[in-house]
Amino acid sequence: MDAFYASVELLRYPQLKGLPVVIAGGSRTRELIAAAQGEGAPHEIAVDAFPRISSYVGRGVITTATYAARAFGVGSAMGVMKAAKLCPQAVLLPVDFEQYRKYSRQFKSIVTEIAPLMEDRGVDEVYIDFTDVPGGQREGGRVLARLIQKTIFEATGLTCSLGVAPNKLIAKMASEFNKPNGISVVYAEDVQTKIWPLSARKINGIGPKAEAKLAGHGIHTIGELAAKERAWLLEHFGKSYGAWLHDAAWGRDDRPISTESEPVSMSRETTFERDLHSVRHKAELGEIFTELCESVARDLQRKGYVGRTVGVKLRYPDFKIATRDHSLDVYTADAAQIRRAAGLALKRAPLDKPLRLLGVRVGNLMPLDEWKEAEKAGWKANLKPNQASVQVKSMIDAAEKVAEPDLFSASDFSATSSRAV
DNA sequence: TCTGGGGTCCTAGGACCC
DNA sequence: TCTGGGGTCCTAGGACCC
Repeated sequence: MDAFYASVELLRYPQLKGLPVVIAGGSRTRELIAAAQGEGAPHEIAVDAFPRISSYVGRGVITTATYAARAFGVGSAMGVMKAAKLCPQAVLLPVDFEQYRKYSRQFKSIVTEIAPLMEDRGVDEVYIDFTDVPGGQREGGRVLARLIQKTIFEATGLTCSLGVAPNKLIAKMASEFNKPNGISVVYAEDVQTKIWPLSARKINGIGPKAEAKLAGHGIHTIGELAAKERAWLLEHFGKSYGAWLHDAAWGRDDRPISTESEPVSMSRETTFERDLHSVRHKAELGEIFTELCESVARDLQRKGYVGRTVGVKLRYPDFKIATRDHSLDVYTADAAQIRRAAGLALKRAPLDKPLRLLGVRVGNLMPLDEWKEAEKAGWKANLKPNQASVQVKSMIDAAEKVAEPDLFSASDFSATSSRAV
């Protein structure tokens, strides 16, 4: 009757336990560290070959930190510069996505061998349905959780924390009770004693904004949230989110484990080492812009997808974000086509301020083989009524494009026309 | 010394169609 | 001439998560 779920979190770099070590993300971080240390040393072993965090210069953020570093107040998503103030002696390591992907695959294949109904939640988290796994109900799921934990450790040397509960919402919270390398079981009847004292922020789906708004109403814990009338929550947080808040506070969640999912969009973005201006740094921006388009195109091709909505994302020094979309009448994974569409979108974005970040996204994805079928079946002839207007619009846009040259010089896209801007 | 990169989902207004 | 819904698509912004 009860469905059991578990949420697993890997603890990265367990071999560095005891040392204050910080893993920093950001595309430039790796290069900066490489520059500081000379030729690439095997960083998992030669920790001493890496710079102290205090020598860092740049715009990176902390991806994760060992518990020894966390003792200084350093934590995920914190700017590296801020972390350097809190713990200047910490060792700085670059992110290594190759390694993470490798361990992630290993960890997930171990899980699915034991419990096949698994939902992927990123590199280091999964939900697992214990319901139909033989022995999954023993000791409330603790026995199976122990088996998974032990098998992962023996195969990878990685520790993980698991929470077992009647649904995903509670399982996720339970997984944090005993970090690292812990197991906790929470039953439906434990919600009042174990869940209600927690901060509302602990609910997966309540972020900084919702937390602040709740606090404005004097609501800090999940118990205080549960004490609010459902109607009151609907009134103040909207029909959908208000109802969800009320259900979540009472530990109600009937979302099933989702084992399959198709990607919705793919994107690439980069934060510049220094802010760039669309006029003053036109050539540099144009190059980056084209590279981003090429990267997205490669990602799409590698994974076998095409998309028909191309978007750009701009972040300004004040951290405000602007996005502009441009939909095509065909699906594509072609770098040049993406670059042209992105150029059209970019033209409609405010470019009078310096930029901190530039991104390119392709959405409205479709698997490549489906698109090939659609094309064979005469996609263009079968345009739905509203798509005719899209086509007209892109024709107008194309006409405009001829009239005035693209920002960031679209023409420098092809390798053959390398004329100066 | 400010705050990465890659995602998902939701909302809301306007266009357009029936 | 004015009134009126419902439905879908597109775009832009924003919250949130790993």
